[in-house]
Amino acid sequence: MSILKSPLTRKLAAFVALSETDLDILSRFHRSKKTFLPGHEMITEGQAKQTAFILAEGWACSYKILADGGRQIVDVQIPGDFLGLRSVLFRTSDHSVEAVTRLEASVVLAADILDGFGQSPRLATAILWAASRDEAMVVEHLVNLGRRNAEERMGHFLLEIGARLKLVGLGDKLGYDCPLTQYHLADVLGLTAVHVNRVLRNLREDGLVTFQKGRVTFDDFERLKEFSGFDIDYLDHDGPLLH
Amino acid sequence: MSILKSPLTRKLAAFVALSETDLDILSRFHRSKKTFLPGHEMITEGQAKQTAFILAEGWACSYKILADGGRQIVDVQIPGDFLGLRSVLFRTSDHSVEAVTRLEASVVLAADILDGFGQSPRLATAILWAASRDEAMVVEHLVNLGRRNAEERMGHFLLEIGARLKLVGLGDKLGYDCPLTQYHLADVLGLTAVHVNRVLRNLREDGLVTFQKGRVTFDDFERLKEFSGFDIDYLDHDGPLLH
DNA sequence: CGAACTATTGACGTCGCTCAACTAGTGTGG
DNA sequence: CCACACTAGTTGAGCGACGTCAATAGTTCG
Repeated sequence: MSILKSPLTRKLAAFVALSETDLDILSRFHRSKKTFLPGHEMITEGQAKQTAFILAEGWACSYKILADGGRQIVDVQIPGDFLGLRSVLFRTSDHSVEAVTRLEASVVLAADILDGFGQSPRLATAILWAASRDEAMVVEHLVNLGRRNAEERMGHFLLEIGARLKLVGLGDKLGYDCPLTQYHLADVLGLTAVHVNRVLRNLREDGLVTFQKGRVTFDDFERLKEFSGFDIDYLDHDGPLLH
Repeated sequence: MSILKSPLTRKLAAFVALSETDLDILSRFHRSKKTFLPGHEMITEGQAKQTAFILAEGWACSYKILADGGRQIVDVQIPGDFLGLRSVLFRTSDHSVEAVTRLEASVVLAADILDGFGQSPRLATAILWAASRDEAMVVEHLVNLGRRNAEERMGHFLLEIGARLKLVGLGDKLGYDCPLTQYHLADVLGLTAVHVNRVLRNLREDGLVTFQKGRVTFDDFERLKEFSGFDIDYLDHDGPLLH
């Protein structure tokens, strides 16, 4: 895949105009590519000396495990997303990351990123923007869990993933392919898998959205947005520090 | 108050050894002091050109308002905490901030922070550490909402605030003064105020913790920690980038 | 073809919400 | 100085959203 068409480039380019030089520096981030199998734990909570990755293909998720064995997924990562960016920059990883599907990811060295920052402020801007967007998403998930009911949460989550996929050229307003199981959805939304199943049925029967056989189809995009209180602003605010 | 004893200095000094020069730069952050009254909205969601503050005295909270009028508090700020740090660095504020008590805060200019970064990497380290800790707390709140019941959430939250207050020299293992109302607690924990009341009664009657008349008292600190699944690690990991 | 995973559905229990009433403290103005 | 309003806290009765337990299929993969 050409660097021009890589998911990360697409995503960053959507918000900051990148020069040839920027693209060049960006391409140097991709030291080596690694493949992981579904279920593999790529980053472990509390462990130092972590690697960071850029997800090229496939899905992953970040989560924390509780004492009672329960799991809360903090965020889901799709192609173009960083994995463990903060854990490398800040030398601390406060959660684990696991491959959802078979996936390909580029290994990224902290030094390369920091060097890149020095060489291109514009690129640094773009990457900080990505990091800040990730944080805004976590905040939005928090609101989701605290103040929305199961149906609204599900609708909101499916819309968010849809919007993010569209940014990197996967999926559109009609829908997208989604490898998450109902167990994943349960751990994202703070529900049980059984209830997730019922929620999906309700949304389908209400003509809002259908999630079946690994495919999410928006039956009524506008009404679903309205129903879920989904406001795309937190995903596509302007780039940071751009004067 | 001398810079040596300011809450922010205490907090940062607990994790990174700061030199005389660092303290000097730090003191220059405090351009002017402002006073806010309880309930005043200091930072507004979605608004550009925001100021950042360092909280010197009093409490604040960051929150998002939903379409139906509901509110979710994302985090509570105590003396020594930054307010709107991200919104200045990234030029975007994804939530609002409100004064809980009458409070005093120093105005901070983005330029001063960035200059400080250039002058002292050690100080930059300390501040990035603080920002990363804030993010770890938001993740922990997310887990709290998604996977713990009302009693556990309350216990966890009261313990977290206790640990943070101890860092800046307010409160100890026995307890602390807390100006939050049961309505605040409800908006933090994703509950209703009525249920918060019952939860506090349960915790009190179980001999775990008492919250009455603006005072939190740990009746059985160890058992409360065990009960709430509270793990202090996410609050006091090592400083970032310190080689 | 069996094992393991995922999806589906029903019966029933419970945690936390809603509605409502009441108390106590605090401040404000006639 | 009292009347009134307003806020914070407390408690009960009833209900609904979501969880638990259990049974059944369909799918995938070795």
